[in-house]
Amino acid sequence: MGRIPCCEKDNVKRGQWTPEEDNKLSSYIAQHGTRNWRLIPKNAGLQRCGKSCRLRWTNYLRPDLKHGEFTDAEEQTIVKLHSVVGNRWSLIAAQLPGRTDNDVKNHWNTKLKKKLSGMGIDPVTHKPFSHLMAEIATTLAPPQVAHLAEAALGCFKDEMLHLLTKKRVDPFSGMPQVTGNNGVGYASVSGNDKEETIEKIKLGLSRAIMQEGNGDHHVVNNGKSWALVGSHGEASVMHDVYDPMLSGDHGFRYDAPAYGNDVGEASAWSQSLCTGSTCTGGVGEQQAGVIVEKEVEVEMEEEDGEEAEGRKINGRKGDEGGMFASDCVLWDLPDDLMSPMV
DNA sequence: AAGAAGCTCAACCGCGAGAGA
DNA sequence: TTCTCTCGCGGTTGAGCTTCT
Repeated sequence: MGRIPCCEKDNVKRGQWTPEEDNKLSSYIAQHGTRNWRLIPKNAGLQRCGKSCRLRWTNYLRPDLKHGEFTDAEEQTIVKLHSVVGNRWSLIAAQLPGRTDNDVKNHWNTKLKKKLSGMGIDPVTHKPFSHLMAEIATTLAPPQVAHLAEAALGCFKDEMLHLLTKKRVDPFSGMPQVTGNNGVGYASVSGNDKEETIEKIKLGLSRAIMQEGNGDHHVVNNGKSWALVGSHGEASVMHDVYDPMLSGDHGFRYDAPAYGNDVGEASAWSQSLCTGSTCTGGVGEQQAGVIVEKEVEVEMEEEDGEEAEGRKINGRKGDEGGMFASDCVLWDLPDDLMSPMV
């Protein structure tokens, strides 16, 4: 015996809700509450499935919902929680008053995922792409590493090209192109430039893999030395990342949840402009966005003091960190949610 | 100016958990 | 203990809108 449908499909209206339907549902719920969703459409005079009514109410009609843009703080919360609990949207939404799981999920899928990818961070694991590559590369013989880079390029090329060609920045200088009318033009990447871009991506990826695979955690970015903190992705922190396309007028900064920065801390998600060469310069040299300044190491050392003590209290001292914020003390989450998951 | 491509978000679908008979 | 039913969740879809070519 199969599962019975939640309602008869025949007399049930589907698709967009009309204002009249919204009114009927809202006024019925205002009077009777949301006790039995199966009965609500019948009693409210709606030709809708109960499930559809519930969805409309919870995602749109509820009076306590926010409908505007997500704020930086909300985005930051989403990213941090996502790194801990994964795609458990209802859990994440519960931390954001007025937001629904659907809102959060849509925002993640349409905006945040791309932002993180654009910063060279894998939105699934919250690790820099090059760390992932490096982890794989450590299991390979050197000749295979080059093939890995090639394969990785196959995966990321389209997205990278997309970002580069649509970012409205010159992919190589990192500066917005100035045109006559509005001051900011669009980088047009010709066929040759595209090929050149691909070559740079290849080169950069190969270098990143080689260097990390060799345990060399310093990379050179346009003459500036960057330090990768740790070797297991525990510090997938980007500092001074600015991308005018991805973040609008704001610097978009990714602070790894593993650090447990307070939400209100000024550093996180705050405006942090940087020079073009540092941020959006040649992708090859940028190591696919893996940019962690040495100051991070200092922060980590300092953190060993008071804050580390705080972690001990939470019984999380000694966790290896990894990609998940096992030592994050920000969120009052149940223990089962704090365990690493992919 | 028009068609194509990309993007957003409301809505749908199927499944699993949990309550209650 | 088993079965039925409801609810809630996460993944997916597609209409409508915007941007690009």
